[in-house]
Amino acid sequence: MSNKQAVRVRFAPSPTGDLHVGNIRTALFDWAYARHTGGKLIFRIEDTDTERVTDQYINAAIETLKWLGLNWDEGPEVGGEYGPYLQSQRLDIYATWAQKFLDQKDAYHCYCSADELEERRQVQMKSNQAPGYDGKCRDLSADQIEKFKQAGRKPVVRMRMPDGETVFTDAIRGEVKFEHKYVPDFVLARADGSPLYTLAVAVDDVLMKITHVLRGEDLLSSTPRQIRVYQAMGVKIEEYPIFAHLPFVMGQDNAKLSKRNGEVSIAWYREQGFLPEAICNYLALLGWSPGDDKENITMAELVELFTVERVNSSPARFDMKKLEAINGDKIRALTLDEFLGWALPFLINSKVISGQADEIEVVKSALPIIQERIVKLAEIPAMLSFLFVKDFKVAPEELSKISDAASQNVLKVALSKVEVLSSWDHTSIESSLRVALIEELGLKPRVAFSALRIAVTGSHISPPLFESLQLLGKERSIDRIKAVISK
RNA sequence: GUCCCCAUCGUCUAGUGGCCUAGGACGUCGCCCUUUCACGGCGUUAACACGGGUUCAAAUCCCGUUGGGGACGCCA
Repeated sequence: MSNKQAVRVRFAPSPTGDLHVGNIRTALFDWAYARHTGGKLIFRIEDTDTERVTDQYINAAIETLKWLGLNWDEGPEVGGEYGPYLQSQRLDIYATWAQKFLDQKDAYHCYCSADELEERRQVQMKSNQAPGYDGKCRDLSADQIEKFKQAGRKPVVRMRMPDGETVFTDAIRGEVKFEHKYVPDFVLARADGSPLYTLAVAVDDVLMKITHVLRGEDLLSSTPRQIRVYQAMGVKIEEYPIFAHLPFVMGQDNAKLSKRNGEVSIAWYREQGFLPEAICNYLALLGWSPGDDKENITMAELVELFTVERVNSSPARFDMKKLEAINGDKIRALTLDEFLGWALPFLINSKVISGQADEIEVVKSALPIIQERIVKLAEIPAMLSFLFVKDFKVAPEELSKISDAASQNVLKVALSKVEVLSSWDHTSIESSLRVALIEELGLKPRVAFSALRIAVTGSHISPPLFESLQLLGKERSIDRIKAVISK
């Protein structure tokens, strides 16, 4: 890209809800581009819609970004020389510019009421015209203005779109052209003086010296309006930021990603036990690719490889299965201590353990045998609970699988062998049991060990049997086997 | 409706005119490993939306069609 000055990219969400997958993909690309170029990431909160934005959502957004490891150089919590970074704290700035635009006649007061506008839109739609402001208040006479004022009307500030067209080069899509007859005059500020996105976004991008605007493609058609504000501000064309409109992330059925066709809230992914690096890795692959066949990449590799040139222009479908596959890979790559750190909160929150030191030791020794068996951290509690439950009981449907004579016999033989074992480690247990059940009784391993598995873990699906027995300890293992042997 | 954007296996993608009888990954299916479940290994499956050009040569460039998406707010 052409700017010689230091790159300044911004991520500017409007926190009207929890950050969703699409927001995060944008944030990730913003971050990766800033880091790749050695530039700055500016995090700005677009909270001009006071009806919908809440502090709770703002805090959640900050927290989510931090959790994902997408750090910013300027913005909430870290400050910066172009702040404040909450638009709600910059109201006077927008008011000043709105007034300037009015003075320059780039903008004008519009006295149309919301109801009137809606009515006219309906008429336009019915006659197959594009709905949009018709320019009624563009050139009001002093008399007309006076009448509106006397009627008690409060005007909004509306930007005048001159005749002509806006052409700009999108870094992902190439040259894009909008004829102004399709871009109606738009509102900059409400009657109470509060700014709208159209004003605030452009003013802030200029004032914060943003060089690159990477955002969702839904904002593509609002770009001419943004450029119109730059012009009114007197910004030179070579100083406009470079726009790059990222393709959508869609749900399974080709509709926008929503709760129905794949989860959207990042909070949900966190609760399920997706690792931040897995989420980022997967999201990076939606609309971008490293270029070679390597897909499992670290954040450092992403930073090294990410360029806007490699971003796709076509939308991507979100695929939970692939995210899970990547998450599984990332989990398997964790060191034991890292894995322990991620696993503990899940175990504690699900009340499998309370967090005592002795429990943690058991967890630590058990984690290696489940590490390659899970895809999400939330699966851990169910897999390890058999090591901690106080009143262990085999569920009836599993119990029924080992009530037959053959299973009972296996359990009795196994019990007798295991009771006399002097050393309780998984290799000793295994060799003793193999001799007794496989060699002497001639059973298939699958059959022989299945009954034991159910007896001691409560399920026919479990971590490896002999390691599980070792972790359980001799006493509890024997108790559990005894408990399922019918009298 | 109007404007804008988009179009390679089921999905994410590689591909920037010859290296493409289109490569990888996830998924699917099969086999191997195996005490269950996994992991791992091997193999399988399946795509350039359609029609015209341009060119010696097109998945790649151009035009059109079709299909999908977005925008058209005192939301962002």
